[in-house]
Amino acid sequence: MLDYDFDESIGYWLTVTTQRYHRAFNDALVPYGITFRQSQVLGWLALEGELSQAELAGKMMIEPPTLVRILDRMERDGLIRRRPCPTDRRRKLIGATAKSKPVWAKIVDCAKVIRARATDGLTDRQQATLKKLLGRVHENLLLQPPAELFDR
Amino acid sequence: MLDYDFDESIGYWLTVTTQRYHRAFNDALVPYGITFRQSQVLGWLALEGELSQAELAGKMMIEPPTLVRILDRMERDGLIRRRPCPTDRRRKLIGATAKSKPVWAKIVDCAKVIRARATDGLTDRQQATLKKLLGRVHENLLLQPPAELFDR
DNA sequence: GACAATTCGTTAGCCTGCTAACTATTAGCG
DNA sequence: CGCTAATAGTTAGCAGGCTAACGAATTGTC
Repeated sequence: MLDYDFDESIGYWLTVTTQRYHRAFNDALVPYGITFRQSQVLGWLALEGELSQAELAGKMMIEPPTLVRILDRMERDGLIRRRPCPTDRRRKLIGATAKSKPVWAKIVDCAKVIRARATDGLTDRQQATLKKLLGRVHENLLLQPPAELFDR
Repeated sequence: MLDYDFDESIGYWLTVTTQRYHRAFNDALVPYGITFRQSQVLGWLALEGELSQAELAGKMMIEPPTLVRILDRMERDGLIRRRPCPTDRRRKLIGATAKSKPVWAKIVDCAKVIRARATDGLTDRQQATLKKLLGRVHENLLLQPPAELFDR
């Protein structure tokens, strides 16, 4: 007896759906030499201007060491630059370069296509419901660190 | 002007929610020396008995080279064994070991806890809706390979 | 002012996602 | 029966998720 219908679980569907989304987006971006995650860096910089690495990692909800390597590759490819913060020598400020501007335009094009494919046949209401429910699951999992829970 | 509200997109919420789910699950499994993905291998073997690598990769919806390394680590840790298929020398059959049985019991415990946390405050109907919508997005992205779409 | 705590960014190492390419084997067709 | 196409599993290399640990710098407290 299995005890757990894991292949029908939310975790299973979250995993396979997100992987498929990333693959579709990355495939679409291949001609521009950029990845889904790099496009998100450019998105945040486009939205908010220069950000520190700590701020950017927070907005992308990834750990700082993960962002370091993403930024390393983007700096190598000339899409971003790092500059020291004039007021706090611990910090580095990340800015998009002129070279990244046409790339961002392509990213937006790809994003619109992938989004349209992903949501084909879903009403605006269903899309809003999906985002709301994902947000709820996300919020639930931010609470109650596992150590506290299992130490009961 | 930004042109695209990427931080409100489905892709964004899929990404951050799935990462959070994986982290919570992996955190819960740390004491048992296993990972979320390894637990899924054991789950499929528990559900269907021995499977070939190709079958297992298909069910987990990952590429075969990815599965190779997951299985390598599990074989190293004594949780699975590979044996040649008696009728087809290309194939290897993956079976769970006796050592994995108590581990599976712990995985089920953790899965129940994480699931309960993730869905806290959601009705059964909302959970069904979430899975259905994720399934629709997943199905949409399986259709129409990107190359065909962009070649229009 | 001294010192502890915290923050920032980094490096190392592990896990897991992919593509490309390869070898061994089986299936199918003429 | 011979040959081509397809399948199965592997290796290599890159991208990106994490934790742990570290050094440099700033903040906060006494």
